[in-house]
Amino acid sequence: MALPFTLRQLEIFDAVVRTGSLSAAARDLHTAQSSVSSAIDELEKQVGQRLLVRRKAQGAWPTAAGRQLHREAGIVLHTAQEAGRILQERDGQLRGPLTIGVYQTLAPYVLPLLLGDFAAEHPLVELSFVEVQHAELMAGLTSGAIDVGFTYLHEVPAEVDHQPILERPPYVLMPADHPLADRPSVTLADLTAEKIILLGDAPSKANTLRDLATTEDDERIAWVTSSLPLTRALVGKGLGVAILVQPDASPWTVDGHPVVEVPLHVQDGNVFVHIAWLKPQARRRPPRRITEMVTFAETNFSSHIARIDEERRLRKASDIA
Amino acid sequence: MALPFTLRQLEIFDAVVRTGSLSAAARDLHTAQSSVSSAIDELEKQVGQRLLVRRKAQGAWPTAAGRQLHREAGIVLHTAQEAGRILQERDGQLRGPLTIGVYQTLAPYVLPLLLGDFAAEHPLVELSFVEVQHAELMAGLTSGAIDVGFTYLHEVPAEVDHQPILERPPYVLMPADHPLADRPSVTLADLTAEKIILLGDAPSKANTLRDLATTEDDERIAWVTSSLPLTRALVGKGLGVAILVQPDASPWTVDGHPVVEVPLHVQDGNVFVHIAWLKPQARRRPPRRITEMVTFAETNFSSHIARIDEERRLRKASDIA
DNA sequence: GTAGTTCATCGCTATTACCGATAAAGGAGC
DNA sequence: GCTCCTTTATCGGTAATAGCGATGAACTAC
Repeated sequence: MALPFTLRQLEIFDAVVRTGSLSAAARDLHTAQSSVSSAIDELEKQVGQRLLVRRKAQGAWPTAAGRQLHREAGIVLHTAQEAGRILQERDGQLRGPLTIGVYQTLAPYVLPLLLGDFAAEHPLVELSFVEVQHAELMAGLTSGAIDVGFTYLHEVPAEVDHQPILERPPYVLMPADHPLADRPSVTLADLTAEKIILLGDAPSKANTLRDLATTEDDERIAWVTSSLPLTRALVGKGLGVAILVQPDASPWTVDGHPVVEVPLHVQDGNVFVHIAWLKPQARRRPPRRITEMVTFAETNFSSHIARIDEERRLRKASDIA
Repeated sequence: MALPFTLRQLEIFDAVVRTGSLSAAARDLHTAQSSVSSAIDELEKQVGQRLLVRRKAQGAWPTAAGRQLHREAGIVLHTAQEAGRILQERDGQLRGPLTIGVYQTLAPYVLPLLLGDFAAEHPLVELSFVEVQHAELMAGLTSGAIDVGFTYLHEVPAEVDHQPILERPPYVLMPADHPLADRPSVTLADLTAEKIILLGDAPSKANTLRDLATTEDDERIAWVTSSLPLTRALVGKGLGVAILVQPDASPWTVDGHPVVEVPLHVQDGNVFVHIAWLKPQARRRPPRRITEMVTFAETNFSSHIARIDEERRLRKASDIA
């Protein structure tokens, strides 16, 4: 029943394992090296096991028992910190770290909103983000390395919860002087003679091929790209058309050619952007800053994207005028 | 970053909330009441909030903030204790509490094995058990109140893992002097004229009705019972036959009538006993004593049941001799 | 060898945890 | 009102602990 260590000891032990030496841990914790040394002595005495191999001039590294304790200590410290935060949050201010994982091509649409408006609303939440592939995102969520993720919906493991926050219709991007550019919309039949620029990233590629009801072998596919600006640039140059869902506020490519987005009518062609987070687990619900970000995204993301659409519409109008 | 409390403070705070008074907590922790008082003072000072309403002669109860901290504190203490245990377990001896949830009618087949043989192998594991309905079991597993469960397979929520540990063929229990008693096996067709004693507990009832390809309205059903001994007694008295899967080592009913088990041949009639436990979660795998019990049950349960079958076979043989 | 690490140890101080004893507050019963 | 009981609060004192700075010892790299 008696607990064989104090939180402070775990904190110090964790710092030593992280930094690889007692001295570095002392610097990290803004404390004296001698305190670290004696704290480790005391911890090893209390648990009755050697936890660290300490070598002068070489630092320190954990024994097998030490590695085991380090894993557990991380969990204990994490929950303790979370408990402390929850008490502080009673003033209404959310706080604590929150890591966003975002699918690469989605990042420029998602992050400005979150790092700007969400952060302004919750200034004490320490935001960070990583750009990831879908599989990394799911792995990060389940391991706890990522708190909330944004991606197109693919396979999602059972322990991850998700919500659609945006439904996007596909469109055909073509040069402004293309014969189809004035049409209010096009169908698959209109594209049989067109060269295709394929944005080759995993979900985009899958979506495009599904919309075209074809495969990668299709001889219409002129080029395969892996970024939106390049895709748009190739289209602007007249090398083909692209099937996309990503909004873009500009009617020009980055290298200055005018392009036009014409809606593509196709069965079940809409694509869903989802927000994903770790399901509540036994005795552990997600911190409030996570659920808060989920509802924030649910309520704001779609209008945020609508604004981008509107910006493009205005630019196009002014272009014509 | 600085942790606003010590493990000891959380331990004391938890005891106060659990017991409802500082004095009772002091007794519970084998410490002085004054220590408890000052520990709470210090804790409240450090987190900057009143956590307890303390009234002389009335004990103490948590404020809203206190209730919140108590929930979190429970988790922190739980993980800390688990961490301590893992270090101790490096001597090879598993230890710590383990609560078994077992479906009622399964209990006499499961618990003797676990409380006897498993406990003997792991003397430092503190076993306890509860007899539950299927739904309670699933709720207990997901909340963490139950560590491993034994039940017939029904609906299982996504966060619960399970494994079949026993497959049982159904049999017809009939009085020893029944005309069918000498048959090596019977089929549904043989039972069209028989009165049925229905063991009415949820999974048993469902199994029996499925085997008979009928419903509760079937007019062959003479009596509905809710325990195995009673079911056997009514069969022994000649009031009907029963379709069962539960093994019983005795060829007699508790009130002394001889009964016979005759295998029932029916498509997909076998019933599965499952062991269930909470799936590994982010940053948290189940303690080793739990996985150990799972493998113990997987390897031993079916032979344990086979022994019961064998006992009955021997008794029957000696009866004839 | 020398310089630069790193961990270990010592003496010291301030803080903390804890104890026992006693006081103070409030409820229950008369 | 009064007494009895339970509860929390407070006080003085002691032992344990955390932390510091300074110094020494071990080892690497050059």
